[in-house]
Amino acid sequence: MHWSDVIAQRLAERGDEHIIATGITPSGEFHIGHLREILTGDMIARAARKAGLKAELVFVVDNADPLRKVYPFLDDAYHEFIGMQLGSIPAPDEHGKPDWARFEQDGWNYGDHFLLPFLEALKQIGVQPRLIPNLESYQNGFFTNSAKRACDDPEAIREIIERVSSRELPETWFPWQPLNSKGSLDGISVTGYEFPLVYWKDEYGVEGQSDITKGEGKLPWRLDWPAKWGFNKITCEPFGKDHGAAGGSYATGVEIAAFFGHEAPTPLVYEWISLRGQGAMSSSTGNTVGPIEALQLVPPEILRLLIANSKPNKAIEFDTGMGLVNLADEYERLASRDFEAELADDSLSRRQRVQVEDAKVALDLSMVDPEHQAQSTAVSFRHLALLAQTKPTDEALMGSLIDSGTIHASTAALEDRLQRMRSWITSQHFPEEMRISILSHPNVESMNELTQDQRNLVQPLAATLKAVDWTAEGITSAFSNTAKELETPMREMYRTLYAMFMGTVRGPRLAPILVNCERDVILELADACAALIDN
RNA sequence: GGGCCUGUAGCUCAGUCAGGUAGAGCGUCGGACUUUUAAUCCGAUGGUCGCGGGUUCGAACCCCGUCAGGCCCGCCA
Repeated sequence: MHWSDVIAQRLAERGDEHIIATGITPSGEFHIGHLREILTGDMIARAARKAGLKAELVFVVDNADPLRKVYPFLDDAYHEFIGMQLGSIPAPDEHGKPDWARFEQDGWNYGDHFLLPFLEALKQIGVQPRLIPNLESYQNGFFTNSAKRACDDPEAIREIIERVSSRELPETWFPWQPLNSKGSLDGISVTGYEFPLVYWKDEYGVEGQSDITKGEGKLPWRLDWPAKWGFNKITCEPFGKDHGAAGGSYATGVEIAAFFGHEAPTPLVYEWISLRGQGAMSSSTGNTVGPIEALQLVPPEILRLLIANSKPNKAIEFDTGMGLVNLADEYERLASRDFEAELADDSLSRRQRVQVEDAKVALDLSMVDPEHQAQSTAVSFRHLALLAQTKPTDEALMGSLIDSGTIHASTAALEDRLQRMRSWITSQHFPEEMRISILSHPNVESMNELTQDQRNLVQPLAATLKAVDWTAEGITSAFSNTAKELETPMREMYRTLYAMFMGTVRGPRLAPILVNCERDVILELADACAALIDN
């Protein structure tokens, strides 16, 4: 059974209506790693609906969390905002400086700044969750009940956290973090409490009070999380392995939620995504690939497949090079399979059957629109990558595909893919081994590897090339006529051509590529190769 | 110190929950298509299932131990 269906089954045992939560702190650029959180949630919701349950996906925006430090992409001016809540400080402008104008005019804040592009990407990917901005939840008093219970009995909370996480809390610990005289959550000590007010003194010696019903502060993370499970009625939540470890915030959350008077959501712990060869993704170090950036390279279905096809507890190494090619081709293969026919085969073993079923579910989950059936574009990514490099215009490329009988007519899906392919090819992510490059100087090593028969082709070919029209047909005729004259098989001719022009043993069809190159440059290269043979 | 995850073919991983003769894709090699879109099609190659014990008629799978890698027990998806 597919992992999403396993969770759906668990949810079915729990009840008929579900709210599946995801939550992210908008402290910096969103990246592919965050996509796993939200896509995992989305796929659980779809699986639950498939199982006949009512399911809604929500996205808790943790904009009540404080700015922890001045990240590399921020101006030093952000020093004054450390400890302040992301939803109440100005967003950085293009230079990383606080954009006061927009903040004061229309309340454009730090959290919004990073959230919006992510939501845009999510839309393209087919995920449109209900947003729950956490800061507003505090300000609207939704946290009041839980905050009151915690503040009324801090020792009970302390006991749970210390026992479950086996860490000691400082004497001064209090289950509410008030905002200080400068609006920061840092460097403050609680001096007293009488509902709804928490009394405090900050590091500047200023004293004040914080009303827990109005969001003049927040619950520490380990309480904040279980509290919002309650008033948001969360029944299921996928979260990263960092929260899932024994003694982690989910473990304490389960008991704290019970203390608050509600049940913890059904958990699903997922592994992190790292960038191939560069370790974990992190917004703060800038080691990221953003969802928008990824969408410029591949269609959304393929990003969805990455998540759908990996079990949550499996670490994913995101590879924007060959890994992406393989992933995309995997998608094409899946899309062209006939699962109904495969499943109708009675001779399948239990394992084989499971494999086919899971592949089908993974493909279904990859659809941006859950109502749509996957359709194969009939052209593999690998193949398209070649064509896109050899055909300068889309018309030429489609024409060539139609001529070869690969497709009957151009489709929107294919054109969309081609557009992304072209942007991928020009990006830094495109793998070198896929890049077609014509040599500028002869590759001596390759030339030396040629057999005598092959070497004999070089000079006649260089001469013939000069005489033909510089068209694909003309160049092709130069190849075949030269081979015919010397009574050499075409196979040998191609081997020679690739050595001369690309320094390789094999390659893509050469004539269409050469015709797009400068005639004189190619002739010069051919002559240089011929000169090499001479010596 | 305590805990979690991972370890299966050259590579990426299924298969472990319900024990029953080791799977897929990619790669590699060979063949076909006889002017090749590194295309497509066909075939072959390939694994002491990290290691050692135990349970069992039977273990990649269950149990115990052990090694290696990653991670968590402030914050982080």
